[in-house]
Amino acid sequence: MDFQDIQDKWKKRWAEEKLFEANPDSREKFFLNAPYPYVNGYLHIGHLYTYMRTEAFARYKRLQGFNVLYPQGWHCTGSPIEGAAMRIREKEEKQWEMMRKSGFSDDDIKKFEKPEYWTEYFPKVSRQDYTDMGFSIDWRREFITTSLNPYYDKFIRWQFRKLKEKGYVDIGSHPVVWDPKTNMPVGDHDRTEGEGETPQEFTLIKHTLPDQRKLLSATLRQDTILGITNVYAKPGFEYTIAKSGDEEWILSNASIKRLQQQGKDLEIIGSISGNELIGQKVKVFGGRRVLVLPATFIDVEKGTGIVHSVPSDSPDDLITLRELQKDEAVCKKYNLDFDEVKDIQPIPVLNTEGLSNIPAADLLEKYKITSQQQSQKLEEAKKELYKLSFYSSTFNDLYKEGFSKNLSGKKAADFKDFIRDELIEQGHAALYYELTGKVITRSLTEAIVKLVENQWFMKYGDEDWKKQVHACLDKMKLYPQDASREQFEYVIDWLKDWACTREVGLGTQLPWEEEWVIESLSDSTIYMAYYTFAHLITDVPIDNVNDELFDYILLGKGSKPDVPNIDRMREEFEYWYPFDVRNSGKDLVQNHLTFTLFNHVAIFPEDKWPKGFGTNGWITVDGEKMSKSRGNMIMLKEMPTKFGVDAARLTVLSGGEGVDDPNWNSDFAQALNNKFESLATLAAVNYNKGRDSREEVDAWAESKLNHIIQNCTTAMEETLFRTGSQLAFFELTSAIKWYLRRTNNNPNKEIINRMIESQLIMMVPFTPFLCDEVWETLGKKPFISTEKWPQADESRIDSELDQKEQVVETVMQDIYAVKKILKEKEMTKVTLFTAPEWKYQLVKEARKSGSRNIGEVLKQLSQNSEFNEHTKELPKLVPRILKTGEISSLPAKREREALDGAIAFLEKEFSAEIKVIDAEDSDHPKANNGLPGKPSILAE
RNA sequence: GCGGGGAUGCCGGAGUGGUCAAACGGGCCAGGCUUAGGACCUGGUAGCUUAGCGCUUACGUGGGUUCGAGUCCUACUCCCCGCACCA
Repeated sequence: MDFQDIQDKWKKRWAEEKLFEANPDSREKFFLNAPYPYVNGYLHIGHLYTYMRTEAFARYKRLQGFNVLYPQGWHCTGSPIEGAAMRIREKEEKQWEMMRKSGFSDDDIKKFEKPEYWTEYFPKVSRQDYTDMGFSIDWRREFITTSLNPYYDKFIRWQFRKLKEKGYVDIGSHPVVWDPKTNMPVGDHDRTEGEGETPQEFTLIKHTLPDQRKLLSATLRQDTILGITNVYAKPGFEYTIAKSGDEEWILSNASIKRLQQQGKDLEIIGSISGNELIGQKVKVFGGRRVLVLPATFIDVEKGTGIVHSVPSDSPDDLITLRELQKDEAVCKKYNLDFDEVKDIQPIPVLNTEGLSNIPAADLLEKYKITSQQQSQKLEEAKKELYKLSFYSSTFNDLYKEGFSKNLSGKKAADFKDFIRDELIEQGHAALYYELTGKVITRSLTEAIVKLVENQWFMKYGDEDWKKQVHACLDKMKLYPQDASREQFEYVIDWLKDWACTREVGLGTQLPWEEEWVIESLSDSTIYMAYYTFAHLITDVPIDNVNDELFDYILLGKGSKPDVPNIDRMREEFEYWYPFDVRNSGKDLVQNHLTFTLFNHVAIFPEDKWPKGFGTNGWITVDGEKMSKSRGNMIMLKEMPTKFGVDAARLTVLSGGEGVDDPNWNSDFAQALNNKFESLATLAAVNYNKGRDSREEVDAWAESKLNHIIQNCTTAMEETLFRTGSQLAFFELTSAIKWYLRRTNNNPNKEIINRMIESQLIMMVPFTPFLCDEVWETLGKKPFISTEKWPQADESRIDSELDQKEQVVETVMQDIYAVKKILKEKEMTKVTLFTAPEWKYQLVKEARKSGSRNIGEVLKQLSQNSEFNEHTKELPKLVPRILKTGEISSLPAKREREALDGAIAFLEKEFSAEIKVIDAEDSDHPKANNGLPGKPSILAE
């Protein structure tokens, strides 16, 4: 069997017959899809798993009789392609090296200088990959995103106008990590250093000097603002004075720069030494005047270089203050009144559960901190306190006044934002952002925080919207088996407003402000609807493609536009939508899949809301995490020659199921092709062979087959493809083999045919090429894809038959063991003991009680004098007996008779004497061994 | 840190209170069939031992519930995904 030939042959014939082109008809439809891949490289094994799940499900549903729509598009929206193209233009070594590694010549690479080339090249090769892998996609509906596709572009514009009309798009400002060189936001993947670092929002608090200039401190804990007892400045450090409006601010030069980058209008007008500030009194929020004290611990690279001190709720502040209050020399050095410093007392502001009203003091004691040098312990104490306050702290009576609301008794965490906003409004504070750590971009510049003004948002934080999304999720089916429901519920609640526009990148312009481009995740939320008419809309002159058209097709609104295909487009949408399943990796639950729900709920009526999502884990390759650096990425284009398509498909789906990470096992893939061959042989040799009469084992074979079909169907319905393939391939194969062995290769013709046919059909989702080929060899009419999934006849399933068959197998094994004894040990007398009488009695008793509660049964039985001496064995025996039921009557005499021939043969062959007797008839100690159904063997 | 999902033999993985030394595969070992085999068939693959039985340990770690725990409870350790404006 040449798998290469088979692949080519069927690929071609499927295409010729347009087997997977789906059109509306009278059948029930099933629409499934997967996120379009971003086309900045070749598809690899990671894609294969996610898409294979969709593909296998599509094939399964087709066999189930559904009219299946499975389309595929390509994602070009966003900045990675543009960024990569730019790096190629700039001859960046890393980028060129990557392209060379992908197998491009230097001349080829040059073509990738243009972003457009990426969107032509990779969709083309990716489509080839999919086709080679045997994917049953309707390619007429293929498309790319962005303005490069004017039809899709108009669709996205329609989508955004709709969202805006409904009030789901809003404008505001937003901090982002920014590369000042390329003038672009820097996502995690665009960094050479500082992954995971984000902008952190601080509140700048103003403290007024007697001369009205302001000292600015940066804080995360504006909720404790009424507890400020003093302010720290760093001795010897030169602060900068800058003009902000009509105020003069004193802070570090570095922080001024950052504020300017964040759009703050600041003009530097001078400088002032820290020593000059120390000893002055500043007016803090609330009107009190407090001292400026010296602190050498201040890191002037962070914050403003000025720190305000809340010793009640900050262990750092408290320990610093305490040490200073003991250090007369330092106070003298800075001309401070030592008594005044000693008089400073923490001001309680928060009530924290389980702690005193000076929580910082409790923490210092708990961690036994006596000096600011114990920085690690301080860090831990700070963290613990922060956590405690976040969950339980409430404001004390000080907070009755000072704000527009009485905050006394309220949870501090709930009103942090409120306080921040009021302080800013009243001119006591300003916003300030700082990165949580250093970030170096791929262009090797240090990133900054930029405050993007007039940023458009999707209002995913909207509570009413969330409610509707929850309602949508409640009705959805999640594959497999609800595995990700918890996560979805959580994400819906957690999601905040999402910036949906960008300054650069490929995509669609925001219809009402064309200087913005719609961000990539935001434009890919309802495009599954576009598949339903993607192949028809291209006949419409582009000028006639407008909002009225989309209103009509997608919402049935307005009068019918006079354009080609209009009725068909409307019909296709109505027929196919909503989609039934969308499958993706588990990483997209947190954004894309949930966005999809939000957008559908916003735009479509309830009967067009998504019906199902599937999610899966991340593939590992031979037990190792897949990564470029490990070099263990297997590209899709290598699959057909390296492993064979069917082997690759089956392997990737056998690796695991559920949200766990599946594993690609190369050895397994290699071993498969031989197995395929023997499957083909097994089918060809045994199809239409055998007898018409019925025998005892036939009932078993039928039961077994129906049982496998039943289980396999259940698994496939839940996208448990690993289980499904296991049953259809391995388990059914071994059942067929056993059946043939038991019938001496003379099976019932009807049954063996049904076994073979069922196996081939159930294997179609996994190995379509093999199946079509063997199907044809059997003289069947192509294509197997148009056949019907086997139906399990439940009336034929009888688990007792299976148990009996198992006993036959056991007895055969015993015979085998006997043979071995005779042959190797040259013994001549063999006795097979079946289980002793009391065990059978025990079965009867146990079953009589009819209880599934083993404890009860045990108690009853152990009271029975008959079983007293066997009490020790009871716990082991009883559950087994209760579960197996009928096994007490075995080994079946009938089955043993069937093996008499074998015994006779052995006796003759080895001149031996073989006896099968009941254990109770023997005094031999070994006769007591063995459970019902499993005789013990004695050889002499 | 927070949310979700995990941890089982040489390996991938079944198993959700009792037929469990662990399905089904892969790998490896032995035997058979063969000119030969990477093909196929049979058996083996925790430890001790046996012709067969049997016994002793085992399911991330430590406690607990139960006649009985991989399976339930509890604490801890480690791994994967996400934590945002990025595909």
